[in-house]
Amino acid sequence: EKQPCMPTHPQKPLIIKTQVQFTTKVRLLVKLPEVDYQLKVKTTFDKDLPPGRVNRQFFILTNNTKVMDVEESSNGCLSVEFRHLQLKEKKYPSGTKGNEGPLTVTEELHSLSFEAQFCMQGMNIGLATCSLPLVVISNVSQLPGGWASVMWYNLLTDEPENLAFFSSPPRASWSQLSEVLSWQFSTFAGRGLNKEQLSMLGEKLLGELLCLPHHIYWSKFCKENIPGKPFSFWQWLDSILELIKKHLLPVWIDGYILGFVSKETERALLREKESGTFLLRFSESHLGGITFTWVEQPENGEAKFISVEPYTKNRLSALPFADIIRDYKVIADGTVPESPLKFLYPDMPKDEAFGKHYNSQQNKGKERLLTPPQCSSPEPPMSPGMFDILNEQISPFEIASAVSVL
Amino acid sequence: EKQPCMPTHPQKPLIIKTQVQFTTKVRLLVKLPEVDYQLKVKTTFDKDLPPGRVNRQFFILTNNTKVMDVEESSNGCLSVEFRHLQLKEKKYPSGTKGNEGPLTVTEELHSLSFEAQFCMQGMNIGLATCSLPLVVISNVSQLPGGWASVMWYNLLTDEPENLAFFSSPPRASWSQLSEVLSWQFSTFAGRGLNKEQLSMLGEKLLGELLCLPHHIYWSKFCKENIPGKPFSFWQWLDSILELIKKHLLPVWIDGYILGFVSKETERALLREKESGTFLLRFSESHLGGITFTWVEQPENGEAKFISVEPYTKNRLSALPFADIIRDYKVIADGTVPESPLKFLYPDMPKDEAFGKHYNSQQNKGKERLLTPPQCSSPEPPMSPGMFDILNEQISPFEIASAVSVL
DNA sequence: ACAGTTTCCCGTAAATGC
DNA sequence: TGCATTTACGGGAAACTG
Repeated sequence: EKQPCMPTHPQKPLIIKTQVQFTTKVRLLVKLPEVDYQLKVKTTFDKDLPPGRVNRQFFILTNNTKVMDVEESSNGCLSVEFRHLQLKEKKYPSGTKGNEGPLTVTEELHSLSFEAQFCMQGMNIGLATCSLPLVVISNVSQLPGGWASVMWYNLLTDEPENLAFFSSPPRASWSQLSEVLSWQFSTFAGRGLNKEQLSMLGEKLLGELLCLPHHIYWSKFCKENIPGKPFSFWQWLDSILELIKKHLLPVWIDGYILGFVSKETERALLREKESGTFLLRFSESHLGGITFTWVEQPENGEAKFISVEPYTKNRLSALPFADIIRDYKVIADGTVPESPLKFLYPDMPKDEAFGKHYNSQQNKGKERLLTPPQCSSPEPPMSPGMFDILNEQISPFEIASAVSVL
Repeated sequence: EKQPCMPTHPQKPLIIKTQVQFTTKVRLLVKLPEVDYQLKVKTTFDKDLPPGRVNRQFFILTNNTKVMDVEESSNGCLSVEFRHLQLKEKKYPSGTKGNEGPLTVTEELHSLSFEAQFCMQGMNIGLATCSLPLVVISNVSQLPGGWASVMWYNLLTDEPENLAFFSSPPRASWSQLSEVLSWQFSTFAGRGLNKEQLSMLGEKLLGELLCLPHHIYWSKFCKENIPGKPFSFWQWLDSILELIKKHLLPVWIDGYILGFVSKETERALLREKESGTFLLRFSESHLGGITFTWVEQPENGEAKFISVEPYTKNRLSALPFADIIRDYKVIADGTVPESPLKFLYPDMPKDEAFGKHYNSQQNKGKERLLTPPQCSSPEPPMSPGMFDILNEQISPFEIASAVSVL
């Protein structure tokens, strides 16, 4: 099994991919008087569906019944962990499917139910509970959309099981949403977002900051494309998160990537700075790209700002970003090449900022400090209090960590 | 379905991967008198196994019976094409498996049988035939090994079904083998190998060319590692073939990659050449790498030979090879950077050789000639006459193109 | 025709088996 | 324990389907 920290693909609970194994665990919170027989738990997918017909329905391919056992750790209560569960879609003759409005697959919520029955003092007692709403996807390309749904749901409702949530999704206030966004970066990339970065994101979502309080529509966040771009806000932001995770982690953690800066702000920041001052920002026109801009102050005349084409995962997997910064040179015909990058904004000498992340050969020699990708928190990636509801469930079961990828 | 030319993974018939769909087709060569009922063909995997027990045994997961039909093209004979077939291993209690010597999975040969029965003038007539030996793999990483087996088998025997072939595989003469190797390049990369390239490969396989006739052992070709290297001859050669297919196709087709040159020969070739003369060769120490070496002729003193670290698919997928050659510059501190690459051996100006393949921006502008990867032959990749036996089968069936990937 | 969704399957990594 | 082989599944692209 995978170690919980830094999996190849993110630890995003409540999202299940068909045909891929997942795990879930239920714990019995009440202590039963000694029972000398085994307590069988059965888990069923999409058991209780909302009155109207749902678009898709799934079932568990593999064995779905297991006996509860005393948990080793903790205070010896009963629990059971299902492993190697797999989901497959139920096929209905076409036309049977309801078309509940224009819901996308990642807005369609599902649930995993648990049931057990036992007999105590002549009485048949049944226990039942179910998971938080789940999103079912068929390809990782749907993961960002699914995760957006999980975030929105947990941010905006305390209901444990409102599967119709996305029929009329509530708006989020910018103060709520910005906190969650920062938490995404903090959990997945080891460093959250500061006020300036968040304000750039807020402007991107809200246009000019005019009316208060600021409300963000679900569709603005995730479904509609950013005006003039072929992707939505969350698609764009998530692509940056992925880029950081794979290629920029140490530099991001050190806080050397301003990242979220509009072109106007960028110029304002650099205008008065010394020649060769540069900053790093994420591309707004391409998914998952990072670029740098430096300022040149001619003897007399206006400051010039020069940027490079954004680096994407393809180029970064051939050469680490810190090395790119170290080695970047401007080559004009017949001149000695020179790095135009001298000071990381506001005024830190380049090598001081990035020196410890230089990797490959060249000048700096074989130091190879190879900092392993860090993982600041072994907890599931939830915003603070996001999943508190779990602990407030009145059900006799607790669904530990809900559903996670094996 | 895939187009037959340039699939993501090669068109390598007779190799089947478990859990992946494949296709096969049988044709009835004799013309039957009018029959007014349907002729059913059943296909079975691993039906007739050699007397001793085989290591692994597979079966067809999907539907394996189909009715023959009049073929549209050709002279109207009966044929049937099975699609979406899938293989799965039969599980036997452990210990049941025979251990027939140290055969690897890719040396284990299997077969696909076809059967049909019909009744003519009161007589029950059964027809049966089977495919050429097949290799079953479970991961593409076994594809090179499997393909080596297919080549060796078809090169060295005319028996239609000797499943025990690799129990004592015959040796190949160098003249046979070199022809096949050249054909591999010609079929998969659009250009075969010339005499010089082949002779370098021959020396690599045979050591110093001493005794005649030269015989190559199967294990030397494919199983044993090259002395001092962690890979076999064929692993190495195949990794180069893959590199060409993915990243060097146009340059290879133009013949600008000498490629197979020993370091000694390389020096001999470059020694008398003008400063800046360079040639391209494949790495002998790493799998799937290409490098260039140029000569510098100091005012007085010996010729100097300088090579770069081999480029592998990782680096080449970030920047095309032709662009690397165009842009490569030597940067010594405080000097104007200059490309040390002037003339492609023997004396062709660099831009004349590679100009049309330059891709990305820079000097040459937006020409973007984007030559699509060519595919010189739509035929299955067989050496000349390699599969003639197919047409000589005495069986009333013909197995058209044997087994191919869907 | 087309966009949303699923399937296909390579290629890497990890797990498993022997 | 180490090596050979299989399984897992991310990711890109093709196929499917209303």
